[in-house]
Amino acid sequence: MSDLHHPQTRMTQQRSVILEELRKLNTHPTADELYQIVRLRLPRISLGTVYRNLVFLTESGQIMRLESAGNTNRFDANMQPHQHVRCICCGAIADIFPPVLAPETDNIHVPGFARILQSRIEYDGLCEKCAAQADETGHKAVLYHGSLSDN
Amino acid sequence: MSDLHHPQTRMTQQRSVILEELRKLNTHPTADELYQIVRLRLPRISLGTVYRNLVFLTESGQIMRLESAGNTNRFDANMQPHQHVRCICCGAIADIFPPVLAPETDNIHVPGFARILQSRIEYDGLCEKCAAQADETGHKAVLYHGSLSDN
DNA sequence: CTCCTTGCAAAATATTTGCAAGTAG
DNA sequence: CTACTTGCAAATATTTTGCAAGGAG
Repeated sequence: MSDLHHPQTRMTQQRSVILEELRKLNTHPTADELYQIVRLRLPRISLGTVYRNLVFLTESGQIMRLESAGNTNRFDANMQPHQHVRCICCGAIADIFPPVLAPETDNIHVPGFARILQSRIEYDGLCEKCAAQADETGHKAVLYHGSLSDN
Repeated sequence: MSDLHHPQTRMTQQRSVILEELRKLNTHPTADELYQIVRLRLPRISLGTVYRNLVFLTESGQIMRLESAGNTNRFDANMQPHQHVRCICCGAIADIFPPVLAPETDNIHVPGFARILQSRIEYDGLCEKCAAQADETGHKAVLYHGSLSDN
Protein backbone atom coordinates (compact mmCIF):
# COMPACT_ATOMS: atom_id res chain seq x y z
CA MET A 1 0.00 0.00 0.00
CA SER A 2 2.74 2.46 0.86
CA ASP A 3 6.13 2.91 -0.70
CA LEU A 4 7.49 0.29 1.66
CA HIS A 5 5.54 -2.26 -0.30
CA HIS A 6 7.07 -1.61 -3.67
CA PRO A 7 9.90 -4.05 -3.94
CA GLN A 8 9.18 -4.38 -7.63
CA THR A 9 11.83 -2.79 -9.75
CA ARG A 10 12.72 -5.18 -12.49
CA MET A 11 12.16 -4.11 -16.05
CA THR A 12 10.76 -7.16 -17.70
CA GLN A 13 9.85 -7.42 -21.32
CA GLN A 14 6.17 -7.59 -20.39
CA ARG A 15 6.30 -4.47 -18.27
CA SER A 16 8.17 -2.53 -20.87
CA VAL A 17 5.88 -3.51 -23.73
CA ILE A 18 2.77 -2.69 -21.69
CA LEU A 19 4.11 0.79 -20.92
CA GLU A 20 5.30 1.33 -24.47
CA GLU A 21 1.97 0.38 -26.02
CA LEU A 22 -0.02 2.44 -23.53
CA ARG A 23 2.12 5.45 -24.39
CA LYS A 24 1.25 5.10 -28.04
CA LEU A 25 -2.46 5.35 -27.31
CA ASN A 26 -4.65 8.28 -26.48
CA THR A 27 -7.71 6.06 -26.21
CA HIS A 28 -7.51 5.41 -22.45
CA PRO A 29 -7.85 1.65 -22.84
CA THR A 30 -9.20 -0.79 -20.30
CA ALA A 31 -6.93 -3.53 -18.98
CA ASP A 32 -8.45 -5.95 -21.43
CA GLU A 33 -8.14 -3.62 -24.43
CA LEU A 34 -4.49 -3.10 -23.62
CA TYR A 35 -4.07 -6.84 -23.17
CA GLN A 36 -5.37 -7.45 -26.69
CA ILE A 37 -2.88 -4.95 -28.08
CA VAL A 38 0.10 -6.17 -26.09
CA ARG A 39 -0.74 -9.72 -27.08
CA LEU A 40 0.13 -8.94 -30.67
CA ARG A 41 3.72 -8.49 -29.56
CA LEU A 42 3.81 -10.94 -26.66
CA PRO A 43 1.39 -13.73 -27.57
CA ARG A 44 2.00 -15.66 -24.34
CA ILE A 45 1.37 -12.78 -21.92
CA SER A 46 -1.52 -13.27 -19.54
CA LEU A 47 -4.27 -10.87 -18.57
CA GLY A 48 -3.20 -11.22 -14.94
CA THR A 49 0.23 -9.89 -15.81
CA VAL A 50 -1.32 -6.89 -17.50
CA TYR A 51 -3.40 -6.20 -14.38
CA ARG A 52 -0.42 -6.59 -12.05
CA ASN A 53 1.69 -4.27 -14.15
CA LEU A 54 -1.04 -1.66 -14.39
CA VAL A 55 -1.20 -1.64 -10.59
CA PHE A 56 2.57 -1.31 -10.38
CA LEU A 57 2.84 1.38 -13.03
CA THR A 58 0.02 3.35 -11.43
CA GLU A 59 1.51 3.13 -7.96
CA SER A 60 4.94 4.11 -9.17
CA GLY A 61 3.49 7.15 -10.90
CA GLN A 62 4.36 6.15 -14.44
CA ILE A 63 0.76 6.02 -15.61
CA MET A 64 -2.61 7.19 -14.31
CA ARG A 65 -5.75 5.30 -13.55
CA LEU A 66 -8.71 7.37 -14.65
CA GLU A 67 -11.36 8.20 -12.14
CA SER A 68 -14.84 8.48 -13.60
CA ALA A 69 -14.25 5.90 -16.25
CA GLY A 70 -17.45 4.15 -15.37
CA ASN A 71 -17.15 0.75 -13.79
CA THR A 72 -14.18 -0.42 -15.76
CA ASN A 73 -10.74 0.97 -15.08
CA ARG A 74 -9.08 2.90 -17.85
CA PHE A 75 -5.49 4.06 -18.05
CA ASP A 76 -3.56 6.99 -19.40
CA ALA A 77 0.20 7.24 -19.89
CA ASN A 78 -0.03 10.96 -20.50
CA MET A 79 1.10 12.39 -17.18
CA GLN A 80 0.69 16.04 -18.11
CA PRO A 81 -2.12 17.65 -16.12
CA HIS A 82 -5.21 17.62 -18.26
CA GLN A 83 -8.93 16.88 -18.14
CA HIS A 84 -11.15 14.24 -19.72
CA VAL A 85 -14.59 14.16 -21.29
CA ARG A 86 -16.56 10.99 -21.12
CA CYS A 87 -19.39 10.16 -23.51
CA ILE A 88 -22.43 9.47 -21.34
CA CYS A 89 -23.73 7.12 -23.97
CA CYS A 90 -20.83 4.84 -24.94
CA GLY A 91 -18.24 5.63 -22.28
CA ALA A 92 -15.54 6.80 -24.71
CA ILE A 93 -13.03 9.16 -23.15
CA ALA A 94 -11.09 11.98 -24.79
CA ASP A 95 -8.46 14.40 -23.58
CA ILE A 96 -9.18 18.09 -23.22
CA PHE A 97 -6.50 20.55 -24.24
CA PRO A 98 -5.49 23.12 -23.26
CA PRO A 99 -5.83 22.09 -19.62
CA VAL A 100 -8.01 24.01 -17.19
CA LEU A 101 -6.54 25.03 -13.86
CA ALA A 102 -7.57 22.66 -11.07
CA PRO A 103 -9.76 24.32 -8.42
CA GLU A 104 -7.91 25.07 -5.22
CA THR A 105 -8.31 22.88 -2.18
CA ASP A 106 -6.96 25.08 0.59
CA ASN A 107 -10.23 26.52 1.81
CA ILE A 108 -12.09 23.25 1.82
CA HIS A 109 -12.69 21.56 5.14
CA VAL A 110 -14.85 18.50 5.50
CA PRO A 111 -15.89 16.88 8.77
CA GLY A 112 -14.30 13.45 9.01
CA PHE A 113 -11.50 14.29 6.60
CA ALA A 114 -7.98 15.06 7.77
CA ARG A 115 -7.07 16.75 4.53
CA ILE A 116 -8.01 17.41 0.96
CA LEU A 117 -5.18 16.49 -1.34
CA GLN A 118 -6.25 17.47 -4.82
CA SER A 119 -9.11 18.43 -7.05
CA ARG A 120 -10.08 17.33 -10.49
CA ILE A 121 -12.50 18.58 -13.11
CA GLU A 122 -14.33 16.11 -15.25
CA TYR A 123 -16.70 16.53 -18.12
CA ASP A 124 -19.62 14.60 -19.47
CA GLY A 125 -20.37 14.86 -23.15
CA LEU A 126 -21.80 13.17 -26.18
CA CYS A 127 -19.36 11.80 -28.71
CA GLU A 128 -20.01 12.31 -32.41
CA LYS A 129 -20.83 8.69 -33.02
CA CYS A 130 -23.49 8.60 -30.32
CA ALA A 131 -24.82 12.01 -31.32
CA ALA A 132 -25.28 10.81 -34.89
CA GLN A 133 -26.97 7.67 -33.68
CA ALA A 134 -29.31 9.71 -31.49
CA ASP A 135 -30.30 11.93 -34.43
CA GLU A 136 -30.85 8.92 -36.61
CA THR A 137 -33.19 7.21 -34.20
CA GLY A 138 -35.04 10.46 -33.69
CA HIS A 139 -34.27 10.79 -30.01
CA LYS A 140 -33.54 14.31 -28.91
CA ALA A 141 -30.79 13.13 -26.64
CA VAL A 142 -29.58 9.98 -25.07
CA LEU A 143 -29.75 10.90 -21.44
CA TYR A 144 -28.42 7.89 -19.65
CA HIS A 145 -27.82 4.30 -20.48
CA GLY A 146 -29.87 1.60 -18.89
CA SER A 147 -27.22 -0.08 -16.80
CA LEU A 148 -25.02 1.03 -13.97
CA SER A 149 -21.94 0.07 -15.93
CA ASP A 150 -20.52 1.82 -18.90
CA ASN A 151 -20.38 0.34 -22.37
CA MET B 1 -31.76 3.75 -22.88
CA SER B 2 -33.91 6.77 -23.71
CA ASP B 3 -37.03 8.15 -22.09
CA LEU B 4 -39.08 5.94 -24.39
CA HIS B 5 -37.84 2.97 -22.43
CA HIS B 6 -39.16 3.93 -19.02
CA PRO B 7 -42.46 2.17 -18.70
CA GLN B 8 -41.81 1.60 -15.01
CA THR B 9 -44.04 3.72 -12.85
CA ARG B 10 -45.39 1.53 -10.11
CA MET B 11 -44.60 2.39 -6.56
CA THR B 12 -43.91 -0.91 -4.93
CA GLN B 13 -43.04 -1.41 -1.31
CA GLN B 14 -39.50 -2.42 -2.28
CA ARG B 15 -38.93 0.68 -4.37
CA SER B 16 -40.29 2.97 -1.73
CA VAL B 17 -38.24 1.45 1.08
CA ILE B 18 -35.04 1.57 -1.00
CA LEU B 19 -35.56 5.27 -1.72
CA GLU B 20 -36.57 6.02 1.85
CA GLU B 21 -33.51 4.32 3.35
CA LEU B 22 -31.13 5.91 0.86
CA ARG B 23 -32.53 9.32 1.76
CA LYS B 24 -31.71 8.72 5.41
CA LEU B 25 -28.06 8.15 4.61
CA ASN B 26 -25.25 10.51 3.76
CA THR B 27 -22.79 7.65 3.45
CA HIS B 28 -23.17 7.09 -0.32
CA PRO B 29 -23.70 3.36 0.03
CA THR B 30 -22.97 0.69 -2.53
CA ALA B 31 -25.81 -1.46 -3.84
CA ASP B 32 -24.87 -4.19 -1.42
CA GLU B 33 -24.62 -1.88 1.58
CA LEU B 34 -28.06 -0.53 0.82
CA TYR B 35 -29.33 -4.07 0.33
CA GLN B 36 -28.17 -5.01 3.85
CA ILE B 37 -30.00 -2.02 5.28
CA VAL B 38 -33.20 -2.50 3.33
CA ARG B 39 -33.21 -6.16 4.27
CA LEU B 40 -33.83 -5.24 7.89
CA ARG B 41 -37.24 -3.96 6.83
CA LEU B 42 -37.91 -6.30 3.91
CA PRO B 43 -36.20 -9.58 4.74
CA ARG B 44 -37.27 -11.27 1.51
CA ILE B 45 -36.01 -8.60 -0.90
CA SER B 46 -33.32 -9.72 -3.33
CA LEU B 47 -30.11 -7.98 -4.31
CA GLY B 48 -31.27 -8.03 -7.92
CA THR B 49 -34.30 -5.97 -6.98
CA VAL B 50 -32.09 -3.41 -5.30
CA TYR B 51 -29.94 -3.18 -8.43
CA ARG B 52 -32.96 -2.85 -10.71
CA ASN B 53 -34.44 -0.13 -8.58
CA LEU B 54 -31.19 1.78 -8.35
CA VAL B 55 -31.07 1.82 -12.14
CA PHE B 56 -34.67 3.00 -12.29
CA LEU B 57 -34.26 5.65 -9.61
CA THR B 58 -31.09 6.94 -11.25
CA GLU B 59 -32.63 7.11 -14.70
CA SER B 60 -35.74 8.82 -13.44
CA GLY B 61 -33.62 11.44 -11.69
CA GLN B 62 -34.67 10.64 -8.14
CA ILE B 63 -31.16 9.67 -7.03
CA MET B 64 -27.62 10.05 -8.37
CA ARG B 65 -24.99 7.50 -9.17
CA LEU B 66 -21.63 8.84 -8.10
CA GLU B 67 -18.85 9.10 -10.62
CA SER B 68 -15.39 8.52 -9.17
CA ALA B 69 -16.57 6.12 -6.54
CA GLY B 70 -13.86 3.67 -7.46
CA ASN B 71 -14.96 0.44 -9.06
CA THR B 72 -18.11 -0.05 -7.10
CA ASN B 73 -21.13 2.10 -7.74
CA ARG B 74 -22.28 4.36 -4.92
CA PHE B 75 -25.50 6.28 -4.68
CA ASP B 76 -26.71 9.57 -3.28
CA ALA B 77 -30.28 10.66 -2.73
CA ASN B 78 -29.21 14.25 -2.11
CA MET B 79 -30.02 15.91 -5.41
CA GLN B 80 -28.77 19.38 -4.49
CA PRO B 81 -25.69 20.31 -6.53
CA HIS B 82 -22.65 19.55 -4.42
CA GLN B 83 -19.20 17.98 -4.58
CA HIS B 84 -17.64 14.91 -3.03
CA VAL B 85 -14.28 14.05 -1.48
CA ARG B 86 -13.09 10.51 -1.66
CA CYS B 87 -10.51 9.05 0.69
CA ILE B 88 -7.71 7.71 -1.50
CA CYS B 89 -6.96 5.11 1.13
CA CYS B 90 -10.30 3.52 2.09
CA GLY B 91 -12.66 4.91 -0.56
CA ALA B 92 -15.00 6.64 1.90
CA ILE B 93 -16.95 9.50 0.36
CA ALA B 94 -18.18 12.67 2.05
CA ASP B 95 -20.21 15.65 0.86
CA ILE B 96 -18.69 19.08 0.51
CA PHE B 97 -20.71 22.10 1.54
CA PRO B 98 -21.12 24.84 0.59
CA PRO B 99 -21.04 23.78 -3.05
CA VAL B 100 -18.51 25.17 -5.49
CA LEU B 101 -19.73 26.51 -8.82
CA ALA B 102 -19.25 23.98 -11.63
CA PRO B 103 -16.73 25.13 -14.28
CA GLU B 104 -18.35 26.28 -17.47
CA THR B 105 -18.42 24.09 -20.52
CA ASP B 106 -19.25 26.58 -23.28
CA ASN B 107 -15.72 27.24 -24.48
CA ILE B 108 -14.66 23.65 -24.52
CA HIS B 109 -14.44 21.89 -27.85
CA VAL B 110 -13.02 18.42 -28.23
CA PRO B 111 -12.36 16.62 -31.52
CA GLY B 112 -14.67 13.64 -31.77
CA PHE B 113 -17.22 15.07 -29.36
CA ALA B 114 -20.46 16.63 -30.56
CA ARG B 115 -20.98 18.46 -27.29
CA ILE B 116 -19.93 18.87 -23.72
CA LEU B 117 -22.91 18.60 -21.42
CA GLN B 118 -21.68 19.27 -17.94
CA SER B 119 -18.68 19.57 -15.68
CA ARG B 120 -17.99 18.24 -12.23
CA ILE B 121 -15.35 18.92 -9.62
CA GLU B 122 -14.13 16.05 -7.49
CA TYR B 123 -11.72 15.92 -4.63
CA ASP B 124 -9.29 13.34 -3.31
CA GLY B 125 -8.48 13.42 0.37
CA LEU B 126 -7.46 11.42 3.38
CA CYS B 127 -10.15 10.63 5.92
CA GLU B 128 -9.38 10.96 9.62
CA LYS B 129 -9.40 7.23 10.20
CA CYS B 130 -6.84 6.57 7.48
CA ALA B 131 -4.76 9.60 8.48
CA ALA B 132 -4.58 8.30 12.04
CA GLN B 133 -3.63 4.87 10.80
CA ALA B 134 -0.90 6.35 8.61
CA ASP B 135 0.57 8.28 11.55
CA GLU B 136 0.42 5.19 13.72
CA THR B 137 2.30 3.04 11.26
CA GLY B 138 4.83 5.82 10.77
CA HIS B 139 4.12 6.31 7.10
CA LYS B 140 4.22 9.89 5.96
CA ALA B 141 1.25 9.38 3.75
CA VAL B 142 -0.69 6.60 2.21
CA LEU B 143 -0.35 7.38 -1.44
CA TYR B 144 -2.39 4.77 -3.16
CA HIS B 145 -3.89 1.43 -2.35
CA GLY B 146 -2.53 -1.68 -3.96
CA SER B 147 -5.49 -2.69 -6.05
CA LEU B 148 -7.35 -1.10 -8.87
CA SER B 149 -10.57 -1.36 -6.95
CA ASP B 150 -11.54 0.64 -3.94
CA ASN B 151 -12.00 -0.82 -0.49
C1' DC C 1 -57.27 -7.91 -15.86
C1' DT C 2 -52.80 -6.26 -17.51
C1' DC C 3 -48.23 -5.91 -17.53
C1' DC C 4 -44.87 -4.00 -14.36
C1' DT C 5 -42.17 -5.96 -10.66
C1' DT C 6 -40.18 -9.38 -7.73
C1' DG C 7 -37.38 -13.48 -5.96
C1' DC C 8 -34.38 -16.75 -7.24
C1' DA C 9 -30.69 -18.63 -9.51
C1' DA C 10 -27.56 -18.61 -13.16
C1' DA C 11 -24.78 -15.87 -16.24
C1' DA C 12 -21.83 -12.15 -17.46
C1' DT C 13 -18.15 -9.01 -16.50
C1' DA C 14 -14.13 -7.34 -14.06
C1' DT C 15 -10.31 -8.03 -11.00
C1' DT C 16 -7.39 -10.58 -7.78
C1' DT C 17 -4.59 -14.35 -6.22
C1' DG C 18 -1.98 -19.05 -5.21
C1' DC C 19 1.52 -21.56 -7.00
C1' DA C 20 5.27 -23.57 -9.52
C1' DA C 21 8.35 -22.27 -13.10
C1' DG C 22 11.03 -18.48 -15.32
C1' DT C 23 14.33 -14.65 -15.33
C1' DA C 24 16.53 -9.91 -14.28
C1' DG C 25 20.11 -8.02 -11.82
C1' DC D 1 22.07 -17.06 -6.73
C1' DT D 2 18.01 -14.50 -5.02
C1' DA D 3 13.68 -12.98 -4.97
C1' DC D 4 10.85 -10.41 -8.23
C1' DT D 5 7.78 -11.82 -12.12
C1' DT D 6 5.19 -14.55 -15.02
C1' DG D 7 1.53 -17.89 -16.93
C1' DC D 8 -2.14 -20.43 -15.73
C1' DA D 9 -6.19 -21.43 -13.49
C1' DA D 10 -9.21 -20.82 -9.85
C1' DA D 11 -11.30 -17.58 -6.77
C1' DT D 12 -13.63 -12.98 -5.78
C1' DA D 13 -16.41 -9.24 -6.56
C1' DT D 14 -19.87 -6.72 -8.89
C1' DT D 15 -23.69 -6.31 -11.96
C1' DT D 16 -27.07 -8.19 -15.17
C1' DT D 17 -30.64 -11.28 -16.74
C1' DG D 18 -34.24 -15.24 -17.74
C1' DC D 19 -38.25 -16.88 -15.92
C1' DA D 20 -42.36 -18.00 -13.43
C1' DA D 21 -45.07 -16.10 -9.71
C1' DG D 22 -46.84 -11.88 -7.41
C1' DG D 23 -49.07 -7.40 -7.10
C1' DA D 24 -50.21 -2.29 -8.34
C1' DG D 25 -53.36 0.41 -10.68
